[in-house]
Amino acid sequence: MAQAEKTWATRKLGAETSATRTSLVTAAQRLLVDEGYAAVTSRRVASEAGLKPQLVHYYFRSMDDLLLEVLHRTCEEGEERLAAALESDEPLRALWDYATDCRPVAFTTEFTALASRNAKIRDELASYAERFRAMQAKAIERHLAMRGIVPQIPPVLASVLLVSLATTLVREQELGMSLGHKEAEALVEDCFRRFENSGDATPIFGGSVLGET
Amino acid sequence: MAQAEKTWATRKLGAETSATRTSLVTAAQRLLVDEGYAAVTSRRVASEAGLKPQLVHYYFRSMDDLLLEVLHRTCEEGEERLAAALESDEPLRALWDYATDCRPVAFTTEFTALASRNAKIRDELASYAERFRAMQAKAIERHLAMRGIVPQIPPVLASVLLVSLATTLVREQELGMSLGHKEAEALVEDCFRRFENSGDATPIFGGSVLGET
DNA sequence: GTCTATACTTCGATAGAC
DNA sequence: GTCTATCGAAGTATAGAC
Repeated sequence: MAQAEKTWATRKLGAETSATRTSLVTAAQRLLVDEGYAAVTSRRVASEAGLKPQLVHYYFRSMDDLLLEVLHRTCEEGEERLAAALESDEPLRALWDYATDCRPVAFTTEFTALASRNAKIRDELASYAERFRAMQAKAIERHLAMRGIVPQIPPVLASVLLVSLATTLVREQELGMSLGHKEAEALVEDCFRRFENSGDATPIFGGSVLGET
Repeated sequence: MAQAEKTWATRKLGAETSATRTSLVTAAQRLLVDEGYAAVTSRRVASEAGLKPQLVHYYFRSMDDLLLEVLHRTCEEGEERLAAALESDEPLRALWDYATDCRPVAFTTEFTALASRNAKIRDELASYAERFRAMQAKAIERHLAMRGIVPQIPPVLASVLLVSLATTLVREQELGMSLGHKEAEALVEDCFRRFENSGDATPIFGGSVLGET
């Protein structure tokens, strides 16, 4: 058993720079988002990449390690896209477009489910998510400061509200739901217009959507 | 093959009223929420219930059918709880308490992931979710009408916003995240106070949290 | 450094005994 | 109506050939 543990710890793996390794991560990434984490098995990943199943274990110590690599790569890619979006002249609108992209939402859904039974994935996912939120809050804050506008709500709160609503709407759309969606979209649009004018993100839950009292 | 299909269609199953069957559903329900859908295998479910694995297939044509039964039972239980909550004198607050219960959120996470690869689960989940939303909207509307208050936003929108925020906060807490949470909770609390007084759910995204301009 | 042959575990599902 | 014996497929992972 001590022997087995040593084997596990020291077992040699393929080079991280290998093109084969990269193609395995790509295959796993595609399977995860299109068919869910249960589809990410060594056989299916290899088949997807046109390789033998055993190669997965040559490049990754376990399937969890492969999943962790998929998470890492996907988040790095996402961070670049987010940073670019946040440089927009309309950061709230850009953030909304970013957050309503359905593929990243599918990733988050799968990894959230995985996180409940895997501490490493949970910590990595939480770490990236908090970094993303901080980036978003900072961008909103800077946008307002540059225009001399006093925020009506804390920028970090605008980030929470916008992203939670965007994510929910995307997930529900994928399920085929629609109740309340057009009202939500009208609210968001109204919010964006006000925000661009005055930095007031209020109307996301605001009173002006339905009509007056 | 036609033979196999006939076998599939006509194969006899255990009685729906069987106590054994019920205990299998209970075991699957527990495994799903505590360990994720990948843990819901015939062997593990049976082991959890103290039964033989083959019994799962005697009572359910497939594992998907078992999952569908878990979904159905869980939603029926949830509907009762929701209906009770919505009879509260403070329906928004009661809805928040209902929606921040972490076990149902874990269920939804698992079933949302499952839904992307199983049409029956997707349709059943969407159907229940839309019914729940309609119930919520109706309760809010009725609450306001009885007090002669004109809603500031469509009741269905209040339901969307509240539940999406609640669900997001619970999921993030499970991950160990906290950025922006206390701001969100303060906002919600502020919203509840206003709503009880005037039916104005505005401040969920409102301007009064951080301070004035 | 790269890949294959192979071990052994667990899965879903059915056929048939009681 | 209830449960068991059993099968073939698919899963992870390692040891060793090139």
